[in-house]
Amino acid sequence: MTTRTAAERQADARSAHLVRVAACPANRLLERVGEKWTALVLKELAGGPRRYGDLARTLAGVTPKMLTQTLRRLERDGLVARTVTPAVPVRVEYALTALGQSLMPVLRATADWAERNMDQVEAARRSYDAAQRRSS
Amino acid sequence: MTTRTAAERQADARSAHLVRVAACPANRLLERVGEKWTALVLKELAGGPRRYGDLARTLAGVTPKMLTQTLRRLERDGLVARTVTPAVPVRVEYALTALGQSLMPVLRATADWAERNMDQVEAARRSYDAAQRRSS
DNA sequence: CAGCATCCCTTGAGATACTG
DNA sequence: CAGTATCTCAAGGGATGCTG
Repeated sequence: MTTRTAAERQADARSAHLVRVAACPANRLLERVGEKWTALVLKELAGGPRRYGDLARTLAGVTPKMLTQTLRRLERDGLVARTVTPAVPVRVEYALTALGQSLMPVLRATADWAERNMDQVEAARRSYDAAQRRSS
Repeated sequence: MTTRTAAERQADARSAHLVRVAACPANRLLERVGEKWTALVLKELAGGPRRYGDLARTLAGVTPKMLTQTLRRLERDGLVARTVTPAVPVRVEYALTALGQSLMPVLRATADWAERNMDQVEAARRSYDAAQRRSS
């Protein structure tokens, strides 16, 4: 059977594109950095190596689960290095790798834009929402 | 009752920090841009105004729902302008606003880093995953 | 053409409790 | 100290069908 319905061809075009989207480097990076705690953790580590409990205290709203998950993903990506010092009690330090450090200027540029412009974005949101309410 | 348990104080510290996280401009920006289709749509619009159906065809994997949702959010943020030309059939164009255009260099820098370094990230992932399998 | 409405499933993420 | 394990809930995101 080489005949295929239009629906099948369309579905294939979709998933083929989804594969390309997933393969797009910029997208994959943005999805990772866009995760809730990733940017915060990177920002903390930019100041130098930090211990797990130290990070947990600084990012007061993070649960152990999310902190570990975030650090593990960054470690898996090669952006963060995890160092265990066998002692009692155990000492675990997290630090940016060279690759991780090379990312920081990009993050800084993003943060700079945000600080300069997010108030405009906020204003736009308020005006948009107000217009929505009027027309409902 | 002014006495409060440790758990209550901790919960308060958490939510207080969550408010601050949500208020952090850089985080809010990254969460928006990290959404699945946002960066793709911005990239398309960087080349000039585009029609809805045009975008839908170019981003072959997107459903109408997600495309509309993405465009609406960008419009609400003041990054994209929506222009309806009343005709038959209707013609709707989306274009970057000045604010949206000012964001593009930042996105470009991010994309550049990604293109130069995501293969290293990929390699790190493979080696991390291989190490995991060995120890399981 | 440019969507909206509905259903459904997966994932993200928080709370809570326990451990080497 | 530095996690792991389990549960739960809401949100994100996709499929499908309908409409001004």
